[in-house]
Amino acid sequence: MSRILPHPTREQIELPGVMDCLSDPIRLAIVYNLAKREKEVGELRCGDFYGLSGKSNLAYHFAKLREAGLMETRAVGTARLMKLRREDLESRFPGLLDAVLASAERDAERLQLPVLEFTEA
Amino acid sequence: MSRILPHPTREQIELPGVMDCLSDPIRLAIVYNLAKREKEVGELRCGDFYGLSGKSNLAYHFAKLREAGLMETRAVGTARLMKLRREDLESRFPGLLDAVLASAERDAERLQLPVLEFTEA
DNA sequence: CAAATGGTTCAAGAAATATTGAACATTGCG
DNA sequence: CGCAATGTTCAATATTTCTTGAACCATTTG
Repeated sequence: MSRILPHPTREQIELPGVMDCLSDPIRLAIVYNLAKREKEVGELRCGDFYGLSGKSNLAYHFAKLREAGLMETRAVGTARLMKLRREDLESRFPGLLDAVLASAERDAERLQLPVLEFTEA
Repeated sequence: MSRILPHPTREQIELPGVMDCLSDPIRLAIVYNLAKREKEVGELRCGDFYGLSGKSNLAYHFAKLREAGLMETRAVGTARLMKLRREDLESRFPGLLDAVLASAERDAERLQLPVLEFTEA
């Protein structure tokens, strides 16, 4: 399971791909939770998101997020640790992620954005 | 042709709908051009966008943009004049539209964002 | 080595979106 | 009124995206 997971370089990150990722409720919830726990834990594992959907469906969304350049995934043992590519996103699209996250936070209830519980690493 | 075109109120504008609109190349091009000519002409007509796609396809995208709250459409004679709902968007999602437009401008070539020619009102 | 853990991949089906062309509606004009 | 101009709507199709479950793979653990 340690096949190389393809990540775009910073320069390869495209606006439409990012916007598309953030327009899907499940992916927005993933990014939202990733951002929310960013300072504390930094990275999260796939299993932390099982509240959102089934395993294989999540794998699909993770791949989209990774391929669009929103997050970075690294394999550690049997797990995968994921984190937001904040700096890359900020560099390519200044202010965009923050604006989206702030709006998401404000509308969290309305958007039914779940705040997940995370296992301690 | 003057049936009432439904517009959401400011409060009804939802983040996913807006993001989804901006993730489509045609709709992004529409918004981009709308923003670009905003100061000069303010409003644009459907026909100004015929370079992007066919009439009926554009009508479909216009409806999406309108229903998502990105633009306002008013009927004037046989034409429709459209403009960005800048203030409403800024109020609901501060900084979002500007961040998207700035990134789109920077990547205009790469995204092949066409700058259309507009008929004088 | 065998089994458990944590995820990915694949194929299939469901559902949502986008695109097209033809028909229709409204307004403006001679 | 009759016709042109400007868009919309509808139905059909094409395309894309999402979702699910089963099979699979790699890593750790006993």
